[in-house]
Amino acid sequence: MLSVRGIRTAALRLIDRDGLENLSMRRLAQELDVQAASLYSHYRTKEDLLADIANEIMAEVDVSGFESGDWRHGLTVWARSYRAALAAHPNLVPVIAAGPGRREAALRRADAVHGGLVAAGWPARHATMIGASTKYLVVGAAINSFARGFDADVQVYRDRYPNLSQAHRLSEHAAEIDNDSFELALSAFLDGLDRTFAALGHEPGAQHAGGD
Amino acid sequence: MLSVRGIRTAALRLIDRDGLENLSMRRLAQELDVQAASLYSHYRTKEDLLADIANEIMAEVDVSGFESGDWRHGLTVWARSYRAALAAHPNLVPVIAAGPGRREAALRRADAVHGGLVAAGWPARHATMIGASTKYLVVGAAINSFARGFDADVQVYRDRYPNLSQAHRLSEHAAEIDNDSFELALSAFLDGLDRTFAALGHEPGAQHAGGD
DNA sequence: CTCAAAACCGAACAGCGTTAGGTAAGCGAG
DNA sequence: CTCGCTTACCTAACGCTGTTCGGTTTTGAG
Repeated sequence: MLSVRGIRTAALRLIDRDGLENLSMRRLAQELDVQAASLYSHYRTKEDLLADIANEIMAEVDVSGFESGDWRHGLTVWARSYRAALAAHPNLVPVIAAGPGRREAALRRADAVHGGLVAAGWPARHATMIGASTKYLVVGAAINSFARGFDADVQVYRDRYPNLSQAHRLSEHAAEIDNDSFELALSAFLDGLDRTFAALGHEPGAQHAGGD
Repeated sequence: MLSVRGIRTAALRLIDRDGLENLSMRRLAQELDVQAASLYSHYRTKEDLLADIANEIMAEVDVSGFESGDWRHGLTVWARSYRAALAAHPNLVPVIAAGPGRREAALRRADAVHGGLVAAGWPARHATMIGASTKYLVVGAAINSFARGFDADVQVYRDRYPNLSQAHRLSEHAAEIDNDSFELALSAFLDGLDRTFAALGHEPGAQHAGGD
């Protein structure tokens, strides 16, 4: 018999294998040896189904790094695991990026991040902005990486964009470049935040261990 | 009579007004007092049309800031005008973000950015990563901002996420928060890059004025 | 065993992107 | 002016989509 979980799993498998645009309710039903209409006994709409899957994936994201009271560590752990979760299902990135809407898991995590930053000594307003900024970085990196920006076809680039003469190589090393770019962006961002944190009157590198 | 330009303009107007998912070839044709099939005399597919519109919008992006030889200035001008171009047509952000593919304008600009960074003294590999990172930030910010992450409905949040008790206010001040978050992220990122630049053996704040 | 609830199916609706084939209008060559 | 060609446009249709309706089958509790 069909189950909410079974539908979710099959849908995710299809998305991973054939891409988001090739997931249709009829194809999904076929995969489950069932008629398309039957799916609507378990999910109200296709959108609901996708949101549920997105929720499931976001549950992997790790916000435990803030428990130490070290905001830099917390942000690093959060950002990396966030990115890893998106990277695990590239075809679903557009769905997840398109908006947390009122997804349960996303909200609970946003709350943890915000709370962690405030506990570490950031003003509430900064905490909001830092949470948003980090998300920008992660989501932007995921989209750009998995929407494959550069074409592997050499001919397209040769002689036309002198500074990009190696552009076709980007595809080969795409994963590596993506990762390094993300890490560069993250560490540069955190370094910059360190300065801001110090300017707010905190010892550079200091952390709030407990309450104050 | 129909023209490529007229179609583009009407399509963009519809997207701005009714959203991306409400643009159909039939509706677009209706707007132009024409039958849907006629559009295919001017554009091979809907995807082609969207790519063309995206191209047009990306043409607004300003990479002239690198001409000064000041990479920080160049990146700032680029990132801000990039974001402004996306913000001008929020409903189109997913299309633009989904991949430069082989869009002419995007490539020419990527070339200018890369060239500008190298001319300013960055190693080629760093230039690639910095270009990518900046794009992450801009695109991530645009997606998150315009896919409206937080719901204005107060009830959804009250009492459930203690650190987000003000979350419904986020919607009200969304534009302001978005902008501040982006500026925070950008300046923190650039501050961090300054450090990296110095660590590469450059005087902090120094620039290459000419070639070397 | 009974009976209500839940799950599933077949058929259909309206809409989608796109194509095939036909008509009508514009236009340069003779 | 007319021929013939090109281009723009139209009607009709194909196969697909998400979703709904009404009816049948399956399931599980009392």
